[in-house]
Amino acid sequence: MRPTLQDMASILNLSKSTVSRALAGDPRVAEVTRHRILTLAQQIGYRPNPVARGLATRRTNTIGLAVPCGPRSFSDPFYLEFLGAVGDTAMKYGYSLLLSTADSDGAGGYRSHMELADSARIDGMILTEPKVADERVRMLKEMDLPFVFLGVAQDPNVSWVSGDNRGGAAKAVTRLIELGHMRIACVTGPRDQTASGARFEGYCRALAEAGMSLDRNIVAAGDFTQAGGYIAMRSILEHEKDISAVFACNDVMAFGVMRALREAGLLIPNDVSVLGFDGIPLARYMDPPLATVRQPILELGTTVIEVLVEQMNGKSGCPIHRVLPVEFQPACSIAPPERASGSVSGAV
Amino acid sequence: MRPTLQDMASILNLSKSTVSRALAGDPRVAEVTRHRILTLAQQIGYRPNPVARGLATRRTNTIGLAVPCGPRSFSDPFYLEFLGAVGDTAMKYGYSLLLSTADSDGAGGYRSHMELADSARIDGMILTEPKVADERVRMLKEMDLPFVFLGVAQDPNVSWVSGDNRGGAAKAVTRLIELGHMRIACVTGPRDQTASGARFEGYCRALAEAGMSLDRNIVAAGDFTQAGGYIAMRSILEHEKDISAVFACNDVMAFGVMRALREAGLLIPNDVSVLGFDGIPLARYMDPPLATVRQPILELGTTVIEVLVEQMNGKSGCPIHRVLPVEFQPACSIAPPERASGSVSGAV
DNA sequence: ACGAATAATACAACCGGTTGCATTATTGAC
DNA sequence: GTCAATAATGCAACCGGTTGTATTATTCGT
Repeated sequence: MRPTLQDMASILNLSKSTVSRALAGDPRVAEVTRHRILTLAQQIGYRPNPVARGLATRRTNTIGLAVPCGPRSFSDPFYLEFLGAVGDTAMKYGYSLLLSTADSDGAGGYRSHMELADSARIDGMILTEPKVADERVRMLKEMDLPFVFLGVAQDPNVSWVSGDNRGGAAKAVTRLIELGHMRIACVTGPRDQTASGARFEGYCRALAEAGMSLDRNIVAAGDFTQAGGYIAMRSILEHEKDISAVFACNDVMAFGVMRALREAGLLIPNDVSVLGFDGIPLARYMDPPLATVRQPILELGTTVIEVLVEQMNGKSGCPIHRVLPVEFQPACSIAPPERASGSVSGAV
Repeated sequence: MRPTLQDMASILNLSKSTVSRALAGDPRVAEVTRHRILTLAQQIGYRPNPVARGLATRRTNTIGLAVPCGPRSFSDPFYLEFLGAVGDTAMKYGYSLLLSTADSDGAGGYRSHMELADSARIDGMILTEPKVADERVRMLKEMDLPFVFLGVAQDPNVSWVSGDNRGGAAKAVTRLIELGHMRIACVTGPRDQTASGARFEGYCRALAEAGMSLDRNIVAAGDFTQAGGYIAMRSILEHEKDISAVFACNDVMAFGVMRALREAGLLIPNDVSVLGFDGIPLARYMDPPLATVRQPILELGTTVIEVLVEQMNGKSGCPIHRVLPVEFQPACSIAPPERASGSVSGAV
């Protein structure tokens, strides 16, 4: 049986409260007493019971983390990196992570996330993939639980941390344009995610700044999965072969795009350049290595925790927004177009 | 303030215990009373406080999960899939997941894992990547906490769930041999992991059964990361160019191997065939798609939980071992060798 | 109609901590 | 030497549940 405060108190002929205070560093206990207590604690390996402490203090030192992975949803390695960073930083701040994976019921149901939030087991929560009108926001506010989104939340009263989606996309697409690409396709993320919109806007802005017009025929909606990128690319190729580059709004979709292009007999980057977004480590191991926009995944993870901690300790109820810079990461998947316009033989 | 048992009791002029028992389905409370209680609970949205319950029952309905990801270690998408499956199954059984990411101190320290295990916050623990003489086993046994490994643990008294590493590797390598490959290199995992040994043994067995001898010159130790696979492959290529196939002991190392081969100017599969292990979804998106041994990741996840639940409820203190079948997943990264022996021009 | 069996509920201790306040011991001032 | 201030510790309530046992109300047999 693991020793309790009471055990220590009995051994030392003290009261629970004194022992508790000694351990908590309360200046009211005499130095000599504290020393006896600490020595004994060390000796018998006393470790406070976090559950009991949680009940007494109503703080669990635990953070809820909602990650989009589950048997139904394809998993994006991005989130494993993120998870690692969050876990590490949380530990540094003395917090544990309680996980909520995606709902198995799918259907965009957030039941498991909300149950975790409302369970009185966590002090705060980290949410990912904010949606345009995210229903979770209302529910979380009602619960009066501090929370932070990874990704831009629409509601200005919500705290979030995000990479510079718009700016990063714009910069990278501009790079494609500078290389001479005139018709750049885009495979977007799911419409309801704010990140999709922002990256697409970056794409649009780059085109606009170059005086190019947006052509809806070479834009297709993906879903941030490999399979989605593959399908989206195929649908574009079906009726439109006159493109020289593709911007996929995340790396795993870019993998799908590359596969679709290969299957269509197109060479990367000779026939079509491909650009991703996220900068997951695997991007460098593609053939050819995928040019992408590197998000500072580690910093995103640490910042999310820092912001959340601030919110949890914070008297300041004011929301915090952090945009972290992203970086264009060039690689062999992009090159100048081989011909001025269109590269696919057989184009009209 | 969220309502408590006492609140409900006061409203209904009952005692805490009656309300508690009604909610727990104790047959001693009258049906009519139970109905009043359930109605009120529904109405005011009563939800029992898991922390208080945990203190009282000494069961937290939480499972600890140690996943190898963190800022120091490269992350294997395999574990994100696994995480999803585990999370989903855990939820079905009414358990939450408390995460322990890799230690940031590296050095193979398992401090954070052990702290979680010893924290009295979890009812059982899932550990990954068992090592040959895994120090965690001793510590966990001392703590008297049920636990299950993903992967074969050496100690026969420890429960584990694993894919058929040896059999799967043997079968797949045999397939390479049947295709006519005479010199098959192998990039192993870290020596201290049991999975590495088993997969390597499968490789050896396949060679032996075909009457081929093991050549240490074309075996290199990787570390289950892309970079490790890359480096290992390069070191093999340095002094040994007479190979026609490579078996990498997991998929992400295979990605590194493919990169190293490409950089050496070798075509896959024309010059060298590549075989992986794990069957992560990304394997199909490589160029060429990577042949691999598909582990039933979902089933591994669900089985791990099932076994752990059995251990936690279990009167039977006897360990449970489950080997799940794996499946060779052919793909274009393997093909018959173009020449009888060796494919690299310039070989002696 | 009475005692025993049974059904329904209440009481109180407990899980292992934290914390406001009371109590005791020590010290210093005058 | 007395009293107030101060230091050190103890008491007891509390967090929100669970659970063993006591208590009260009802039913039944005879």
